[in-house]
Amino acid sequence: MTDSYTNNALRLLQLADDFRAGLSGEFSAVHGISVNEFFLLLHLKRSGANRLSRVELAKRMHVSASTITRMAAPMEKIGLVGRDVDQRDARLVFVVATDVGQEKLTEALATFSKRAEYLFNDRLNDEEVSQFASMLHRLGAGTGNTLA
Amino acid sequence: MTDSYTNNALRLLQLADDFRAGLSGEFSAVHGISVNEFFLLLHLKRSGANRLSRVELAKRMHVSASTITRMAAPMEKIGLVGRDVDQRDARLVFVVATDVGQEKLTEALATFSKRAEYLFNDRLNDEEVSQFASMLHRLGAGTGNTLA
DNA sequence: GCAATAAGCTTGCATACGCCAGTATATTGC
DNA sequence: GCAATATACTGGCGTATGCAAGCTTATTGC
Repeated sequence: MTDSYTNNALRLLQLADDFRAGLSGEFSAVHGISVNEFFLLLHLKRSGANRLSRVELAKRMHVSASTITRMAAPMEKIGLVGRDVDQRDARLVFVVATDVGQEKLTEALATFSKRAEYLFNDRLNDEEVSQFASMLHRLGAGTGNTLA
Repeated sequence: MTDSYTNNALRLLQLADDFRAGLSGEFSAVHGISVNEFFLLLHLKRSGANRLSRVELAKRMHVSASTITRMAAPMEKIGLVGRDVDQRDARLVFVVATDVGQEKLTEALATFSKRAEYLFNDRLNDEEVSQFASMLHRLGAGTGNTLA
């Protein structure tokens, strides 16, 4: 039945929207950052060296390079990230997570996990959670996921 | 393991973003509408009478009422939707799908379904698709889904 | 070496959205 | 009935974002 696919896709989009909306409210109220700022910090952490060039960050976050430029500016101002120019290639400007930024990410990640737990716990049993992870993994194959 | 929840939530958000991004490109190129305009038309169709008041539409789409006002204006201009004032309550202004709008929705829905099929087919078998639907259904319980 | 091309970044402009104030209409309390 | 309150909608303002143009720095072809 083709409609199963369609309905699954519709539910997927709605579920993600709802989760993101809840997250957005709590992040801005409790941590003073936006969901996208959280993802920026998370991408930095998952990069290994806690730093990424702006274009690389843009690709991983599925936003334009100008958005990274504009997101980084206020985050630099409040000390969450720093700026680091490559010695070999002067065109590259890295966004680097500061200690404050890493601490902020840790706090925000706790909020994220709490909400994730609230979402899955009591709705899916352990085996289903594992199956769900497997399915999401396969569905996301080829999209270059660098976060999970 | 708490991280399973967290990873599932991260993958969920990324997958939805990717799907929406692909949809956005094809919708604007092929059908000349945005993803949100598609959802607006879909909500009208799923309402039963092909019409909804602006605040009801805002609630279902998780956007503000002013966004509906601003989305509806250009859609009226190109004939996708009409405007209908309630006789009992002059405050209510319904957004009504025109024939052209319904036809546009049908075309866009075909694109949506094609992409949904492309996403799920070959990645999940029939039983998994059904399990996935069941899980999404439970995960979305209580969020007032009016689409799928 | 130097011209041509490419890549990374930034900025101006246009669009989309939320919040909040303002307006119009309904409902409620008395 | 009328004042007070509530609801539906709209518009101004600020913010976030993409696109395209421009600037700077690398690389490539010769």
